[in-house]
Amino acid sequence: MENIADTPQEPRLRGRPREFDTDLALDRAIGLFSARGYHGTAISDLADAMQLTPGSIYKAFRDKRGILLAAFDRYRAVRSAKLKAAIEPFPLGRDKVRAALQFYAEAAHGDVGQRGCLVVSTAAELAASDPVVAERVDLAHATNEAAMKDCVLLGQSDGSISTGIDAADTARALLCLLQGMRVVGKTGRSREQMAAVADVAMKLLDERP
Amino acid sequence: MENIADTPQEPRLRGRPREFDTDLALDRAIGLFSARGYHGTAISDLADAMQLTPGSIYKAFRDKRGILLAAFDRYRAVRSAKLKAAIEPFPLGRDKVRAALQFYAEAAHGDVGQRGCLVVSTAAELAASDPVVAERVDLAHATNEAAMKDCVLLGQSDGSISTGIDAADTARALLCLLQGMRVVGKTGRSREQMAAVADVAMKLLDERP
DNA sequence: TGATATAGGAAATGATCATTCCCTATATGG
DNA sequence: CCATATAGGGAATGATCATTTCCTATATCA
Repeated sequence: MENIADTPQEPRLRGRPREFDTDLALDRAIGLFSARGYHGTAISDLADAMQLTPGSIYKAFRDKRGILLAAFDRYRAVRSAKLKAAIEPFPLGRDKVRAALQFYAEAAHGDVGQRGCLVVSTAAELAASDPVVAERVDLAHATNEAAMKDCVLLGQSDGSISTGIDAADTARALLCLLQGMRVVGKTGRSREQMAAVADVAMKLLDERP
Repeated sequence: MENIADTPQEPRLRGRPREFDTDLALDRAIGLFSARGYHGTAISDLADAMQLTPGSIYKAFRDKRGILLAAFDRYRAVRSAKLKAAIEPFPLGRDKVRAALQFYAEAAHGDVGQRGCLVVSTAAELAASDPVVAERVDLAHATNEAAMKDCVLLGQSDGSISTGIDAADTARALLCLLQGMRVVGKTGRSREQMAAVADVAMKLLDERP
C-alpha cells in the first residue's frame, strides 16, 4: 500500500486543518483489518497503528464501521490501480488475463498472502450481517469480474482467445479462482505453488476439446 | 449440518452424564461462527443458539477458542463426509471432479452461500494470528487438495483425464476455485451462476491445446 | 451407602470495548 | 481581532465481553 492518493483533498475551507495523512492512516488500518478481521481489531489497536488517539479517529471517521468502510474503499482503489497497471502493458487479452493471474499469485504467498485480502475478510465476516457492507463487497466482486470479462472480450476480438468460450462465465470462474487464491494464501503457500495455479488457470481461456 | 456422529461417544465412566447433544450444539455454533465470524460471535450468542448456559459451555469446551476448534473439526468431518458421498457414486475420476465442483456450487449460493464456509472465515480471521488454528486450516486445505488430486490421478488411470496435465497443480487450482466460490457466494449469487462456474472449471482437466 | 467425579446453571468478576466529553489548538471569514 | 468552525487528544462512561465461582444435581465405584 503506497502513495496512491485517491482522495486528492481540496484545501479545507474552515477550521483547523487535518494534521495526519488520511491515506497513510487508512493503509495502516487496512493492514490490521486484513490480518485480524473487523471485530478482532480494537480501536486502541487502530489508534496505535494509525498513530492517532481514539478521539481523533472518531472525529475523522465517525465510528469503527466508518473506518472499515473508508479502509475498504481505499483498499479497492489501490488494488484496482495496481491491477490495472499490471495488465496495462500487454496488448493481447490473453496476456492481460495471465498478468492478472500472476498479480494475484504474487499477493497470495508469503507475508502479504498471510495478511490476506480485505475484500475476502470483509466478505467472510460482515457480508452476512451488514447489508451496506455486503453491497460494497458485491460491488468489488462485480468490478473485478467485469475487468476479467473485458480482458476476455478483448482477447476474443484480438484473436488471442477463442470466441467459442463464454466470456461472462469465464470471468466469474476467474473471479472465484482469484479470491480463492487469497484464501489459500492465508496459510503460507510458496510463490511457485501459486504461480503454478495461475499457469494452470490459463486453461479456462481455452475451448472445450 | 445433519446427523453425522463423528464423535461416537463411548459411555461415560464417571460423574453426571452430559445432557445435551454435543454434535447438535456444535452445528449451531458452526452456523454462528460461519455467518458472523469468531470475534463477532459472543458467548451469550452461542449460549442462546446452543441452548446452554455459558457455564455449561465452558465446562464442555474449556474456552471460546475450544468451541471454535471443536466446531471447526466437526464442520470438516461433516463436509468431508458429504463431499465423499457426493463423488462416491461416480466411477470415473473426471465425473468425480465434476461432482465435487457441483457440490461446492450448491453450497455457494442462496442462504447456505450467504452463511458461508467455516474454513474460509476461520482462515480469514484467525490464521494470521493463531498458529494452532492456522495449522488446522492448512490441514483442511491440504486434505481437500489431496482429495482433488486423488480424483485427477484416478481419472488419469481410468482414461477420463489426460495424463498430460499435472495432477498436483490442477488439484491446487481446483482447491483455490472451490474456496473462492464460497467467498463469492457470500453475496448472493444464483445457483445458475455457480453451476456455470463449476462447468467452466472442468476445463482445468483438459490438456493444453 | 457414601466417596468421588462430572454436569448444569445463576450470579459475580474484572477486563476490554466502542464511544463520548471537554478542553485546547489552529485554521478561516468578516 | 473576534466569531466561527474543525482538529487533536486525555480522560471519563457505560455496555459488553470472556471467564470464574459456587452451589446443586446426577452419575459411577467400592
